[in-house]
Amino acid sequence: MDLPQKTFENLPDKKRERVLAEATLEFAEHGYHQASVNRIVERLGIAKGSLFKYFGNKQGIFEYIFGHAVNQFKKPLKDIRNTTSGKDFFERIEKSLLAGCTFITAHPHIYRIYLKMLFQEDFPLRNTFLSEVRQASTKFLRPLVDQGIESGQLRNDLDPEMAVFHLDSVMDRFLQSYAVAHLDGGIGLYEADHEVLENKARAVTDFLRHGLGTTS
Amino acid sequence: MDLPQKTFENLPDKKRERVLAEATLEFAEHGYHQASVNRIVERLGIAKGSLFKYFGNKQGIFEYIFGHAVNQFKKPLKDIRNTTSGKDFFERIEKSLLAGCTFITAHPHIYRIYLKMLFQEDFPLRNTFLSEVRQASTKFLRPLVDQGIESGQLRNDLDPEMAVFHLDSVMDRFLQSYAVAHLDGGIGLYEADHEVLENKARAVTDFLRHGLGTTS
DNA sequence: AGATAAGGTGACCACCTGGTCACTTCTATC
DNA sequence: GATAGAAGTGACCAGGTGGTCACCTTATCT
Repeated sequence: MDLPQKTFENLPDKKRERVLAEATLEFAEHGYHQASVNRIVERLGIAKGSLFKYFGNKQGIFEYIFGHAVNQFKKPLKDIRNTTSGKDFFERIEKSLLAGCTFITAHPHIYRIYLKMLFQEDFPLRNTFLSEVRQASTKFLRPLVDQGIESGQLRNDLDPEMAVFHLDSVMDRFLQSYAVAHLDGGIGLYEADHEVLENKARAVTDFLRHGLGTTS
Repeated sequence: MDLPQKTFENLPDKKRERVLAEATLEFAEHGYHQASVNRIVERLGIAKGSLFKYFGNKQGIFEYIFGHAVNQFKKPLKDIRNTTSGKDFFERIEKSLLAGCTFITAHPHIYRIYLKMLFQEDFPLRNTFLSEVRQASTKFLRPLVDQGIESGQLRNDLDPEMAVFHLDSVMDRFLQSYAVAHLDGGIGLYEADHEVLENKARAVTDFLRHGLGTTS
């Protein structure tokens, strides 16, 4: 067969999933360049030639894994927006935070690769992928902010773009703290269980609601 | 000479600085493992053996560069705390943001290495360095928050740890947006000039002051 | 001028990398 | 059971890696 992709698609489901899982893990642990095809095939117990028949080359493996990752990440956002439509703005933010944590728990390796990609310039697909993800994030938040202003829950003198930036900063860091040590500044988010996460998500949204100052 | 460090210290200032500059750039561009000793010596026009005489091994190069980096980063924070003592809380935050930008402009490569280190687990010194930096950051913010509450500028029902987390999130992201594309969510922070930075720093602190909501 | 020691060199090493391809093995169809 | 074609294999390749070390060059001191 000429198309390398086809061979892989024909594989039995179980094997196909095992290959993807092992490859994803390797990229999650080592990033792109430091990831080793030799290690992947060794762990899988298959020959190196097979993997290259499936995906053509190393970049092909990576692109196959990340081809569908963006959509996996976009869908929960859409669900949140639809199911919480009309609800309180800060409640929607809170729900979004918890949805993010759920995604990370379900796809921890994908999230690790994404984080590595953030500051490592030589990842394949980096520009297209990052701009897509960032755009999805702001495209999700912007309508929430606009609706929040309309309904009178947010100050009507807000700069919406600045509000999106602010929300994005805090929410991203919340998720990073859940997934990576060192970043939670001692508030105990790292690998916290569901109950703790709910409390912290509530506390964070309260800060957003009230601000820090007494002069408002 | 037995001590490899000594040889390097004896070098003429100009050469020593050139070696450090070139090595720092290499690590900033490629991270630790992907950085190439061959490329460094090639750019410097010296023999590989020389570099190994100076630093012993690759990790030695990296550790020499980062040995003093922490202090370079801590000093501006101390200066800010001392020179703005007694001033308005949000003004101090604003000044800190701009000081961060100044540091990044002065040491762009160090900051790039730090960002890469955040999510790449196999950096040498990562644990010690990261915990030191994060601790410095919270140790800087905590007294500011405490004093802000005491002086009545911050709500007295604040959870100080949560406040520090919140400030840290927004400030970190502000600096990342200044240094890395993709992250500023369209508010134009990336490589912005001084005037723009001042405006944005003001806007961000205003958000912190007032919060987002109308119910306060 | 000769001696001593430091600095500087680059061919060489073992090891690992992504990638290839002639070959074997399996499996389904007739 | 023969045949066709897909799936699987692993020795092999060129190129890059961090690291070594016997040798050479330069500077300093008596």
